[in-house]
Amino acid sequence: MTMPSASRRDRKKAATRQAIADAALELFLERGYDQVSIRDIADAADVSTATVFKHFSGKEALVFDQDEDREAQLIAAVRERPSGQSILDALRQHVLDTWPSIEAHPQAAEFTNLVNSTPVLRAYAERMWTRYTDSLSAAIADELGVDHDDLSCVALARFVLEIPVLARGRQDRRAAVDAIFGILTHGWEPPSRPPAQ
Amino acid sequence: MTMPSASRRDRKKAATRQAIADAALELFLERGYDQVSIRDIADAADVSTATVFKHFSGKEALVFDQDEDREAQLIAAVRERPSGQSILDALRQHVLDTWPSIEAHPQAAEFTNLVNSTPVLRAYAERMWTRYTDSLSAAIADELGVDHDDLSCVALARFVLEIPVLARGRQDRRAAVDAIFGILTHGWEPPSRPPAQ
DNA sequence: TAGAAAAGTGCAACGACTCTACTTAGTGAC
DNA sequence: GTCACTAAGTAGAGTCGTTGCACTTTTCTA
Repeated sequence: MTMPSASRRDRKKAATRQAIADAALELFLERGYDQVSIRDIADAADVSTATVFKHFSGKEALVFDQDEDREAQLIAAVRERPSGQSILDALRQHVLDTWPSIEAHPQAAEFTNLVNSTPVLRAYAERMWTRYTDSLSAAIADELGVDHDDLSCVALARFVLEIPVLARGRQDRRAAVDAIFGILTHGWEPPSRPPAQ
Repeated sequence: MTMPSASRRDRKKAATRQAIADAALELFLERGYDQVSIRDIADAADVSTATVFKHFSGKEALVFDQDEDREAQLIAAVRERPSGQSILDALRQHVLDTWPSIEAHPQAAEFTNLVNSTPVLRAYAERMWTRYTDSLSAAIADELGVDHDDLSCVALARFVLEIPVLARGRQDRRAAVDAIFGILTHGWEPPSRPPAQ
């Protein structure tokens, strides 16, 4: 999975990072996020606290270790879509193809629970996505040949990036994603009233 | 504006809170958010640091002092809309009537600049709104007689609450709000290409 | 193999925030 | 009035995240 890095130095660096991330996740799942200090993690990984911050930007980042290059994939989905496909369809397809599988790995339940039960982690997770608003909207605007901060592109990007948050916790995530894209495609309409019981 | 509180105790309490908020805002505008410590604020307001935290939940909350009962207004706009008016129209009208005026008071420019130039404040401001997602979507769902966590209601609530963030910094906020409601009403469509220059 | 570069260490420090025990002051009943 | 109750405020110590600094160790490179 992880490619054997070129130099020994890089390998050791990656190993250290991994040791920290592993120790952190284990302790978080065991005791809860707020009950684990950076010192605990550093001790468990047998490094100094300064080293922890050399590898991770902050305590929250220790939890979301593997979430990288999602941004690049997102942009690529827009830029390299099959000719003739609309941007909205390209985004829908990318979301359906990519995002649900993320939660399909082991420990997913515990992990999701950890995030959802820790306010600061929920907040961080939400911001992770919306942080890409600018680059996604720029890509969309580029494809359409309009200005980079075109409001309608920014709004679309933002709304699409809210989807993971909105679809989280739904029994049928696929249907949820479809429903939200339905709003973005055709506009919002009042949901049909369920039969009174 | 502020009603004369019942008891002397309550009046003094409110005065202390106000003194802290005033001192904080003045110092923030003067030096910048990160260059002012809680101790500075406490000293300026002539209280102890512990007192600051008795009145405000954290440093960011010192900046957004007056943002209360916005939630209540929002819910009311949905619940008490004129009969025959759609929920989307009610929300649009409420947003247009209420939100732009907020930035029309003195110091608005400096204040906006303070928030926009301080990442942690930007983040806090964004979360302030989306925090109301649950209550707004519950109100919408109630009006429609569907389940409280109906996905389409949650999504609409969330998207509407993103509007202040999206419209911030636009030259014509009114037009921006209208454009975004257009997306929510009729669906997203590629913006028209501006004439090549 | 010397010496640059990078990873890691230990420690001190700062600021946000909390806790505890204490003082002060307004409140309401007698 | 005064007495007991309660809430506001204080001082100070302590925790924790985070940063900076001077230093050692390891790895890369010429």
